[in-house]
Amino acid sequence: MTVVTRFPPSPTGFMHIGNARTALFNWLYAKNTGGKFLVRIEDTDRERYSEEAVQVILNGLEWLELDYDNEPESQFANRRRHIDIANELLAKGMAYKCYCTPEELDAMREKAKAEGLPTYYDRRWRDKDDSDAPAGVDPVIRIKAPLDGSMIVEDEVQGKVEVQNKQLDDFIILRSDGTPTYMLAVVVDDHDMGVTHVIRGDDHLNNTFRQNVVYDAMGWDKPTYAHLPLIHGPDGSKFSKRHGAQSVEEYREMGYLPEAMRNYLLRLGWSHGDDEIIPTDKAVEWFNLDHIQKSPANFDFAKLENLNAHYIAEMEANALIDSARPFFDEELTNIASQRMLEGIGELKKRSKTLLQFAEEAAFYIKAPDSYNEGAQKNLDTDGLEVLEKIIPVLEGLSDVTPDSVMDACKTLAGEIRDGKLGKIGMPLRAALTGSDKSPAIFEAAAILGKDESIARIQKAIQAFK
RNA sequence: GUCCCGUUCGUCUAGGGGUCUAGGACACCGCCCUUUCACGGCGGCAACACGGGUUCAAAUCCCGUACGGGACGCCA
Repeated sequence: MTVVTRFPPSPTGFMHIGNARTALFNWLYAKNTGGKFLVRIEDTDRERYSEEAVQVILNGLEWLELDYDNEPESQFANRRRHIDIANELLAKGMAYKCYCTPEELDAMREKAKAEGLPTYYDRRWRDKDDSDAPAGVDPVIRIKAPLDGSMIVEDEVQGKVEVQNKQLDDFIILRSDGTPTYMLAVVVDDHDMGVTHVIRGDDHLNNTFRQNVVYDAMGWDKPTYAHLPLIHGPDGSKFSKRHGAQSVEEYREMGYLPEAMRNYLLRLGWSHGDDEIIPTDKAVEWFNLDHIQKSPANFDFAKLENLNAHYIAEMEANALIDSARPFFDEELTNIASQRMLEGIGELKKRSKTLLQFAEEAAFYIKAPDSYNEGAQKNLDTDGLEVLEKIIPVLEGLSDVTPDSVMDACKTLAGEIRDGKLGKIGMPLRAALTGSDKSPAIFEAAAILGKDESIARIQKAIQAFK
């Protein structure tokens, strides 16, 4: 049997990080088993629907590089089929029309609450005849859930879960306006799409029992279920806006790599022994449903950052510079990217995100037009004196390499600063980069070249003398 | 309120009755390296929620308590 998994997002306008992980797990499971990964947009709520919202989700999947094996299906487009099933159930006597008004329902809800009942609907129309129908009321269709006994779900993550049937109500499968509800639509679509494994958030665990009522009524085979615990914020409470970035879009904008994202999300709730760095090919090879944690995981930005730094360091130089392109304030010139390429080793070590990479590399694009506080301190009279003396030293260099620049500066340090290289390096750093923190400065000077370096030194002298 | 699920270092986790004085990773702290900030190397701190069982033996099995989370829509 070929495994078929699916990712069924509702178009809310953004892709939650938790949804991204669910998508990843489904994708991995499909890849691991040589199965298919399908996407279905749960767009039956027409009031909230928008084309852009769908696109956001698809873009999220694309960015995460989770490819799917179908044209994304629209649940709304399948509504005729859902309605047919509802009518079939009605004809078979496994569902019935309920003519309750919203007011009646409210009253039942109040009553049930007061009595501490598990469900509110009292099934008053379950056995009534259609001829009792009040005029002018459009009925909903409710499914007949079992009245007693219990139901067991063998969940791949949660294990055996049993629920008493009296906890279940005769839920609505077709609304009074004739549209199908989610509870019906998922089941019909999953069945029609041949979904074999439903891997989703455990906020759906309770729904599983309701959905199984539909499977049973239709006599369909149920899929294998795996309910993943939810992702919480760093403080252990539900991941919300105040915890920071919630959507994959935001992580992309902060300069995280899709590969790092995948690795992080995978390890959040799943493990493979002591392995931490799990590139995608390994993830596909190793992934299974056996090592999923049952308790919710707290999101940890520091660990994500650490993983991101790792994948940045591993990235091929040209690809890295190209990925960082959107993060530069300035247009990335050829000469600038050439310089970055030369200095890539230093740049990589210093960047946890693409955004940071762009900041670290910015001085390769153009001379500083401002100097930070630390830089200013190094451009005092002592510093300026050093700069004045560096110019002829640089000019005298026939071969400008990191080593030759450093050797020359060492010599200069011996002559005027008791051999303290820092006294030479720091003012140079300030002049070249506008900061007191930067990649190795003698290498940077060599990469910038003799003319550019001297020009920047002169500029700094002008600015501070 | 009813039902369902969970609980190992600050965080993600390893662990399937003895090999656990509980391992790894991130974070944190210290030392080394060093022209800055980083990188790196080495070392350190730090956990089985609590209470009862079962057993020769329990982080591992059972029960209860506490605390967290989830579900109870003509939303998905």
